[in-house]
Amino acid sequence: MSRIEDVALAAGVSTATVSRALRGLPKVSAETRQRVLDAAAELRYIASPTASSLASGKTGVVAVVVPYVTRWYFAHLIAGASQMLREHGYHVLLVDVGDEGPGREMLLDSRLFFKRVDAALVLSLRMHPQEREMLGRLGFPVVSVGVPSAGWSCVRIDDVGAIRLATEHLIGLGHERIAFVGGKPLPATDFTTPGDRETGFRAAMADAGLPVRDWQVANAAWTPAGGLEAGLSLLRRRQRPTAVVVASDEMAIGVLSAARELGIDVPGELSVTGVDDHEMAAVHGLTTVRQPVSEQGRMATEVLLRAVAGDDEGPRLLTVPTQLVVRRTTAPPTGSVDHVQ
Amino acid sequence: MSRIEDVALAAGVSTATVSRALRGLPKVSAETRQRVLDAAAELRYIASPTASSLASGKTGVVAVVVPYVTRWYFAHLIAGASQMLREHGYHVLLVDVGDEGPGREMLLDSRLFFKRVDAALVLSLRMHPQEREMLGRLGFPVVSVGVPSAGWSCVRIDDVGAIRLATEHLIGLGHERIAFVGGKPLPATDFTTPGDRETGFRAAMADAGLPVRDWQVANAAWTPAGGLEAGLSLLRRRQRPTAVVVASDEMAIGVLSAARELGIDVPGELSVTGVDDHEMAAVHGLTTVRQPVSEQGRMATEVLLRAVAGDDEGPRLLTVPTQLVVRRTTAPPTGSVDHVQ
DNA sequence: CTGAAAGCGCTTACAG
DNA sequence: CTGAAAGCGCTTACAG
Repeated sequence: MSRIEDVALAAGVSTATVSRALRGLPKVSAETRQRVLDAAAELRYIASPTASSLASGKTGVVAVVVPYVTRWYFAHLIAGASQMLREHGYHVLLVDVGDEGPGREMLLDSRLFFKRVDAALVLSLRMHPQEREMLGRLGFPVVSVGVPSAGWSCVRIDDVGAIRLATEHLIGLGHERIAFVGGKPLPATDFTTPGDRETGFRAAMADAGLPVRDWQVANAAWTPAGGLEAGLSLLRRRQRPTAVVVASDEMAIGVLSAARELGIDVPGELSVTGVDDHEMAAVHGLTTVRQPVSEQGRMATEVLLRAVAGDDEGPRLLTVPTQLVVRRTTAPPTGSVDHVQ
Repeated sequence: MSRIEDVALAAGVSTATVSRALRGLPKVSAETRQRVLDAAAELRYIASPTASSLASGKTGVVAVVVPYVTRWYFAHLIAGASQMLREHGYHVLLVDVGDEGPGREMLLDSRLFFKRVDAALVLSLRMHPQEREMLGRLGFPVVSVGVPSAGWSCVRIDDVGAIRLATEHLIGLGHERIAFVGGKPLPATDFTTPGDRETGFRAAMADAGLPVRDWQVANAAWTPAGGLEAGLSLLRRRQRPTAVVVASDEMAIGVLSAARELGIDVPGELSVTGVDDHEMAAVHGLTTVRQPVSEQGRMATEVLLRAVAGDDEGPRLLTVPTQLVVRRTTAPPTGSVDHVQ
């Protein structure tokens, strides 16, 4: 391949001028710039990114750090972020730390990042305090999604409010014996979401003056199978709930399967809600609370790129709105009188 | 941060020796190596990757090129590949080309790769001939998954055989009026899979002497919603099929929803099969043909890394086996006599 | 507006 | 086994 010197020779200028002309820097005459552009095109010149990084200290790469890539939420965050990064000419270094269980060691090593990226996006990842400190010491901008972290901007939804929306919808329909299926968090992910969603449920119930007994709150693995299991045990009770608020669509679909397995009609005998608006939700007619996920990835990237550009606005906490999507898994409880709000 | 010279000074050796010692090269005395290691640890030295790449020509980065990151198949391929790459000390440059529609322009630009990666993994991506040629000219190893491409190794399943497994299972149960829901391929992805799966269906039917009329083969968007739509129109026919072979689990779940919506009992009145063994399949009791996806990502990575290491074994075509998983959506057709194979 | 030259921080023949 | 020195291919003050 041709080097910058070949282009300089061909255009009859110095390598410094080639460098300036090609990067669109000012203070190059239009005529010279054109000569350089022509020569570069002719020679199919591409600047060596490792050489320019070494010289400039900029890499044009952003790290996207995730605990999982296969889960719906993370895949959509990655998609949103990588799309936006690409539009801005950045490359994506995918750091898939994987799930090493609760007693995991330091997964983030500074040599994953050192002089390799200009910034990092941390997607709903639980970090050790040392990992956080290590990332901070690296000296580049960091923005997180899902988990606020001191000193960094964060984009997320209001988890408490999202579940409130679903719970209030059911209360509005006249339900009183409402159960909640929440999650044990996945290892290595944000641990505030499951707790916040339970909090939202309890708060909405309390506001409506409805009691919440222990049996009404179930914990499941954050998967369809987890929802199925929790659903079965909840729905096999003698006095089963008339509605179940589930903390994610994937778990909610598990609860729907449990109802089907037990011959319980939805929404005739049972109402179910989820959170996310997963593509499977529509097909199941699931009433849910939609959160814009790839959008959150894009927003976090925008904030990050502004920080990279030096427009530092200080750490910000951006909460994106969620929205109740009523479909066919919710209805007034059986035998209920029309309920006027 | 400290540079290699600082380490050299501290250890009382030359930078060349530091470089050799730290990379575990031979011809360094044990004693010298230890002195260097100690000094490097003391100074928390990390070699600048851009500097070593410039000097050595190796980047330690592998490009993972995908058309989508949010779809099940791709997310699992990425997970398998990134995990294996990480284990081998490689970094992952995620190139998410996105869906630009059928008339898409060149999405792969050589400046995405030039001097930036040591190799590339191309995951089930339809490429323009020029893109293929461009990748070839870059001169590093390439391995693909899903779509064989002249000159490169490829890892995939036998799509024809996978659908045969499902179809023969249904034929073995006594079904004769079997429909097939296949896919319009997603833009920018492998276009052989949908066709191959239809071929497998037709071949199994032909082998059993069963006719396939036009109405028995439906094309749908490769999504749950697509399966729902195709399922509705298929199951609303006066003479509806007793079984449906669906080309993917996500579409099959859509077909199950269609049956539920029309009040058709599965498997009493209708059998349904999928392909993949998506995590949603188990929860729906879906009989399916399992393909190991992250495994394919890992295998492709292994082949790629051997090529990077110079152990070139020439282009190979690796076909990984699939497996029928019988669950609760398949049964003999209504009114059928016990069928002896 | 343009160029000469130093410098980014490593690796790698080459010589000993 | 070890070192001096060239070289990887750019960018960036600095000078003009």
